Amino acid sequence: MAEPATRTVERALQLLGAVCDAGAVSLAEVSRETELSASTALRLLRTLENSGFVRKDTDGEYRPGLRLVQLGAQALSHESLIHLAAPALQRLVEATGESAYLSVRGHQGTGSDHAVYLAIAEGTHSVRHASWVGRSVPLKGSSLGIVFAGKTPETGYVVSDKGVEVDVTAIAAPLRQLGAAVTAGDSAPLAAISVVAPSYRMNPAEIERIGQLVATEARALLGAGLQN
Amino acid sequence: MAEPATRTVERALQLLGAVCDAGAVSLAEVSRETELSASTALRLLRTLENSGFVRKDTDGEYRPGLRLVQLGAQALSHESLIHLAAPALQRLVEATGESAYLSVRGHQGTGSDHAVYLAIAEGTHSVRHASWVGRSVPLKGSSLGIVFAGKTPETGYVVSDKGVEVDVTAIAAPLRQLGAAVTAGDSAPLAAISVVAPSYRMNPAEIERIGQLVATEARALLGAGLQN
DNA sequence: AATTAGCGTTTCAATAAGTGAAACGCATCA
DNA sequence: TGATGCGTTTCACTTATTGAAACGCTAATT
Repeated sequence: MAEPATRTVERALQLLGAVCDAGAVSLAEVSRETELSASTALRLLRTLENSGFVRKDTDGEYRPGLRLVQLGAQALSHESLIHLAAPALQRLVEATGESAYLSVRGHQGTGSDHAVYLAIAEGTHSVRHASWVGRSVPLKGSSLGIVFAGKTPETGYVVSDKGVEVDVTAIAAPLRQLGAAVTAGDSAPLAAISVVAPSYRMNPAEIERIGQLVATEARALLGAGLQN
Repeated sequence: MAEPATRTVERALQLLGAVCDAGAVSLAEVSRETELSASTALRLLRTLENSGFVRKDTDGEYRPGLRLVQLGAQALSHESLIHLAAPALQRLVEATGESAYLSVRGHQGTGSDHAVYLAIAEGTHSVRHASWVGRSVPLKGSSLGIVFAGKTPETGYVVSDKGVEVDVTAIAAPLRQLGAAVTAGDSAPLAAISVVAPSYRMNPAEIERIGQLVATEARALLGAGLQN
C-alpha cells in the first residue's frame, strides 16, 4: 500500500479541511497552517471556490461553501452510521434522560486530537448537556479521548468525570465495526457513542448503569453495521 | 474572470460530487459520468480515499467518506444560512401547521436540476409532508424549480399544485442574499424556503395566506443575512 | 468450451500542468 | 516615513499528471 496519491488534490483537500476547522480564515493563515506557499494556496483555494466548496466572503476570509454543505448533508443522510445510531441514541435518552452523542475523531492530520459530534439526541431533563452537530471537542482528558486511543477497558465503557468541562460527566463506548473501512488495521475505533450528564446528578450506581447501557448499545450497533 | 483553476483538483471535486450524488458507484460508472479515463478516475478516487472523503466498501463501490460527513456536519453548523433560517422555518410551522424546508439547488454541473433540503421543520398536523435533510428532489415542475430559475412573480412566492408529488402542494420563495457569493451575477437565487402540504387541506385563501408568510420570511432572512 | 464483453488495475513515455521565489501595490502600524 | 504583512501576479523550471495500451479477471454469451 504505497502512496499512489495526487499531491495537488491532497493539498486542496488539506486546505478544505483547514478552512472548515477554522470556520473562517484568511489566505495567510491557511497557507501557514498547511505549510503551503501563498501562491499555491491561493490557486487551490480559487479552484475550491469555483466549485463552491469554499466561499470568500465580503471581508476576504474563506469559509466552507454551499457545495460542501450540500454534499455533507447528502452524505449525512446516506451515511448508514448516523442512521444506524439514531435509534440507539434515542434509546439511551429514554433510559437515562441525559443527552447522547455519536462522534467520530478528527481525521488524520488536521484536528486528529479532536472529535466531532455527528448526531445528537437531547436529554429530557430540563438541566441537560446541550451541544450541536458539527461541534468539535478536544480529546485530551475526555472519555472520548481514551476510547479513540483504543484503551477502553473490559467493561466496554469509559467514564470521565470533569474532564473537558467542569461539572460534566461523560460515559463513552467505542464503535469498532467500520475499522477496516478507512484507517489501516490499527485497533483504534472510528466512532463512539456517549452519554453526557451534569455531574451532580451522577453517582457510582447510576454511572455503572448508564455505562452498561452505552456499552450494550455500542455492541448492538456493531452487529447491525454488517448490513451496510 | 478567466479560469485560474487547477484541473486535477477540479476533476477530483467533480468525482467527489458524482460519488455523493450517486450514494454508491463503481469506478466504471463514475468515470463514465465524469468523462474521465478510468486510470485517472482511479488515481483521483484513491487520493480522495486516502483523505477519507470517499471510502471503498466491501463490494468495491465508492461512497461518501467519513471525512466528508465530518466536514459537512461542521460546515452545516458553522453555516449561517441554516442557523438563520431555522427560526423562520419554525415560525412557518407554527403559523401553518405544515412542514417547512430550506433548500439549495444542486450545484453547477452535477445535479443542477435538483434541489437539496438543508434544514427542515416538521409540521404539527398528524398528516404532514415528511422528508429528510440531504434529500435530493427534482426541480422539474416543482415550485422550487421556478424559484431557482429566477422566475418568481411579483407576489414573491410560487405555488405548485401536484408538481413533483401527487396530492402535494408546495409554496416556495427565494433567498437572494448570497447571490454574489458563489455564482456569477445571474439573477438565480441560491437558496429557497418552502412550505409543503397535502393538497386536500389547501384552498385559494389558505394558499395565499401561506404564500405571503413564506415570502415575508424569505425577505426577512435577506436582511438578516447581512450580519454574516 | 470457447468467446466476448466489461471491469479494476498497472505501466510508461509525452508533455501538460503545478510549483514557489520574487516582485508589486496596498494597506496598516510604529 | 519607514517597516511589516497582506493578497496578488508573473514566470522559468521541471515535476507530476495524463491516457492509451496491455493485463488478468469474472461473468455473460455463443
